[in-house]
Amino acid sequence: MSYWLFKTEPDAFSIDDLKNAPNQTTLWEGVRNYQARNFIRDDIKLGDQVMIYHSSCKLVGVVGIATVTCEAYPDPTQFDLSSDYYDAKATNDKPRWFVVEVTYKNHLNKRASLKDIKANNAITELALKKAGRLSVMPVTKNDWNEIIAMSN
DNA sequence: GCCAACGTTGGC
DNA sequence: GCCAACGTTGGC
Repeated sequence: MSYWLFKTEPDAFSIDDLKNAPNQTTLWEGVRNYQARNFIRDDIKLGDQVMIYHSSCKLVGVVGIATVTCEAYPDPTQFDLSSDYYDAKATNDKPRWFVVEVTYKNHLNKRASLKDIKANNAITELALKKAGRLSVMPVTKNDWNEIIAMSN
């Protein structure tokens, strides 16, 4: 089992939106970065654990946990003319973008803020700590455990 | 709202 | 295939 971190802007889709979604499940749509796409398409497996991170908001940080409940399939929004995520270069035969489905598991007792994550020297690998705009990133078991420990 | 970082595009 | 220009992300 692998660990991941997904960023989301809570104004658009928050951990609470996930909790309140039908079956507490959503397609993680709209990822339009190739590195993130490759993780989604190739590496994220059923049962993997996902930290939900709120970005571009007052309280940035990891707020909860979700579980991968469906592996990659083409992101339907790339074919949807009315979607912000529409991509004219994507075809059914050659989709460019993929989604996985995640299901709500729990909120963290205490949000693990970006500030605290950056200040925690035991968190060594997490891409969040470096500059980067990656919206889907792997998390090592060590870093995962550190963040969980911070949130209790 | 600012701006640094960085990914993407397109001319050559 | 280089690289400048441009657009977007995302913290503050």
